[in-house]
Amino acid sequence: MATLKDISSELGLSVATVSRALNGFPEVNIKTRERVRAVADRMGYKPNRIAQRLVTGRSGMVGMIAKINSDMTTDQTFLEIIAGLTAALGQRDADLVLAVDQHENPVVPYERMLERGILDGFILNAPVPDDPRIRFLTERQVPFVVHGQSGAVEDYAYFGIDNVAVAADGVGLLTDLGHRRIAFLNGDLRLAFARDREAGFSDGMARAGLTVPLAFSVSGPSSESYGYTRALAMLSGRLGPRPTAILCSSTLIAAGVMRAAADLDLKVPEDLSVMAHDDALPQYRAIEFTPPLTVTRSPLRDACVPLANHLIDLIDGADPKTLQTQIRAELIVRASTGPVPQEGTDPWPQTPTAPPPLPCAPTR
Amino acid sequence: MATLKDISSELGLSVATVSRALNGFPEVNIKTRERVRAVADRMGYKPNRIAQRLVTGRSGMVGMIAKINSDMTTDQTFLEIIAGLTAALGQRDADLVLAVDQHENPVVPYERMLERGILDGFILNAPVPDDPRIRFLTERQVPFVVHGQSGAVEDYAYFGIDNVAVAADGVGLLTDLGHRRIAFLNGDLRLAFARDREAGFSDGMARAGLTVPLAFSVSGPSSESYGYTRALAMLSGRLGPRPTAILCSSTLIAAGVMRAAADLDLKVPEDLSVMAHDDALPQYRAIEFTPPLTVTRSPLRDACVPLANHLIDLIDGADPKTLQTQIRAELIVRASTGPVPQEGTDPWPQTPTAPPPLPCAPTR
DNA sequence: TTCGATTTTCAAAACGTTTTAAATTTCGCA
DNA sequence: TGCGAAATTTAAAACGTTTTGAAAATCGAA
Repeated sequence: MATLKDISSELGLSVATVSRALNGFPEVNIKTRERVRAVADRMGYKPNRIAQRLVTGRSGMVGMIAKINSDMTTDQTFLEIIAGLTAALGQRDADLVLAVDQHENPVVPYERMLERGILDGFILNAPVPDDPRIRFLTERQVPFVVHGQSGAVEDYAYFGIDNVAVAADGVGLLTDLGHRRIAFLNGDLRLAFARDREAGFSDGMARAGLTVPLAFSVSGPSSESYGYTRALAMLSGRLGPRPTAILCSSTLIAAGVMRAAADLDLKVPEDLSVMAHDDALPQYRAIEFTPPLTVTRSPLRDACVPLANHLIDLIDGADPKTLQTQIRAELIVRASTGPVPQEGTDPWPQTPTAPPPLPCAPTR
Repeated sequence: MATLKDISSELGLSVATVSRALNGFPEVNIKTRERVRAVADRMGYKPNRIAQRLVTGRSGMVGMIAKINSDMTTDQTFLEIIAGLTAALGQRDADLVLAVDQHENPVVPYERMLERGILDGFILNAPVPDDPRIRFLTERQVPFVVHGQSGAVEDYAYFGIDNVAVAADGVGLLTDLGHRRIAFLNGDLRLAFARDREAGFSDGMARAGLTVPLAFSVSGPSSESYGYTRALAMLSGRLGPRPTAILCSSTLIAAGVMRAAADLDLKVPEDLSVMAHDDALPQYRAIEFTPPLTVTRSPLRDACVPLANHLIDLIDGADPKTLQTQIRAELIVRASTGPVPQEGTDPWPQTPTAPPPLPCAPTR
C-alpha cells in the first residue's frame, strides 16, 4: 500500500503538501496538485482510514442494532433499510457496523457497542413511543438519528413520514367514496408508527362523524397471514355488518385481505375497497396486485439517503433541531378502491366507545 | 477518555510499562501490574481501538455482504447468522461491517468493500458451486471463511454441515421405515447446500434401489407457500401415486407440507411421513409442530462461533487448510415420521431417468 | 533593486497505541 | 563488598494521517 510518504519522497515534496494537494486545499499550487494527483493515481494510493481516524478522532463507522422479535416483522423492511443505508453512508465515507441483540433492556446493546469505542453514532429504527434509547443516547451525547419519531425528548434528529397523515389520508379517500364502515388493520401498537396511524385513523373517522367497533380496528404483525385471518373474521359477518373498506398498514397485510376477499367471493373494489400503506419493498409491488392497490406510498429506500446525511451532519456538529424532517406519503389511487356498494351505506349500528386516543409524536 | 499516558503519569510509570501491564506481558512486576490495573479501572480506561489498529495494521473489522434476491429466501436465516456472528466476533474483539448489494457480478461488492481499506477479512454466506467470490478473495489473498462449502478451490477456510449426509440420513430413516415413494422438496439448486443435498438424496435412494420421478424431486425457495403448493400438487395424485413420505429442506417448507396434508385430510404420520432439515430458527421450532417434526438438526447459531474463530485465526496467520470444519447434523426422530402405510408399499411405477448427478463438495 | 504582500511549501507535533532495544534495578552468591 | 545474571522499567520509534505555525518563494509596485 502506497502512503503519503511514498508519494512525497517520489516527488521531493513534504507529506503536508501532498496531503493538502489530495484533499483539495486551496493554497496548493495547481501545478503541484496535478503532479501529486498523477503520482497518487499511478501508485494506486488510498488513504489509510485508520490513520485518518486516529488523528481526526472519528471512526467513520456508525452503528445500527437490530432487535430480533419473535414475529420477525421487521425483517422484510430491515434488509431494505440496510441496503439503502450502506449505499448512502458509503457516499459520505462511512461504514455500517451491525449488531443484533435481543436483550430485554433496549439500551444495553447500545451501551455495549459504545464501550467498544469505535462508533461515531447510531441509526435507530422502529422507535416506540417515548423510546428509552433516545433518552439514553441524548444523555450520553452520542449522535444518533431516528427513522421515524417518538415523543421521548424534543431535540433529536429524525427522518420519517407523517404517519398520522398516512391513516387520515386513507380514511379521507375512503369516506370521500362514501364508505362508512371502514375497518383498520394496523401494525404493532407497541411501535410509534402504529400509534400515530391509530391516532390518524381515529381523527379521520371522527371528522367524518364515524366510529368503529373495537373488533374492526385491530393491530398485529405486518404479515400476510395476519391480514388473511383478521380479514376473514371481519368479512364473514360474524363480528357484525361487514366493512365495505379495509385500510391496511402494509401491502403484505393487504395481500392477506385480498386473499380473504377472494375466498369469500367478494370482488375488489365492487364489494370491498382495500387500501394500504406501501413501503415500496421490491418483493411486494402494490401495482402488481389484482387489482392494482390504492396506497399511500413512501419508499423505505428513499428514507436512507436523508437518514445517512442527517447522521453524518450531526457527527460533523450540526444542531439536531435543524435535522428533523418529516415528509408526507404520496396518495396513489389505483383500482382497489371504489365507491361504496349500494347495500353498505349504513354506518356500523352500535357505536361502542372507540379506543381511547393514544399518545403520538407531534405532526408536521 | 482516559489514555495510557493519563495512567502512566498518575503512577509515575512509562506508557510502555502500563501497556505491558494491561496486556498481561510476563515481565512486569506483579505489584506494579496490580497498581496499574487498579488505576485503569478507576479511570475507566478503554484502549483506543483506532490507535491499536493503526500500529498493529489490523482494523478489527470483518465484512459480510448480503445479497438481496427477489425471493428473500435468505432473510429468516440471515438475521440469525448476524446475531450469532456479532456476538462471537465480539468475543474476539472484532466487529461486523455489513453491506447489502445486488450487483450482478458477485465479486464487485467485495471489491468495493476492499477498496475502502478497513477490513481484515470476510465471511461468505450462501456459497454457490464453484463460487467466484472464493476464487477472487483467494487470488487477492484476503482472509475469508465460508459458511458451507463450494468446490471452487482447495485451500480455503470453511465451516458447515455435511449436506450430503443431511439428505442421505433423511432418506435412510425413511427407507428403514419401509417408505418407497419418498418425495424431496429441496432448496434453491443454485446454492451449494442444495446441490449437496440433491446428491445425498440421489445416493440414498439409489442405495435403497429406488428412483424418483422428476415431478417428485423439486427445488425452490425455503418458504411455507412453496412447501404448501408443491405438496398439494404431489399429494393430490395428479402427478402420479402420491408419496408416502416427504423430505423437506427446511422446517418452513415442512410447515407448508403439513398444511397441505391437513387440507387433504391426510394424517401425519399415519398417511404421510414428513421430515425436514432444521436450522433451529427460534421462530419455527420443529418440536412445536403438530405432530413434532422429525428432523436432521444443526442450529445455525452454533455455526457462528466457529465461523468467527476460523476467520480471526486466519487473520492471525493460521493456515486455511487447518481451518476446514464439517460437522454432521444430528438426526432427531419425533412423531412426524412413521412406518409406511399399508397401501403405499409400492415404489413409483415408471422409473424415468433420475436427474443427472450434480457436482458437490467433498464429504467429510 | 527593495519592500511588503501574497502564494506556496515545509518541519514538526499530534492522535494513542505497540514494540524494540537499551537502561536500570534487584537479587543471589562469591 | 562486589559481580554477573535476572528481573523490571524506560525512552524512543513506529503506524499514516492531519494540522499548526513558520519559513521560503514569488510577485507587483515603488
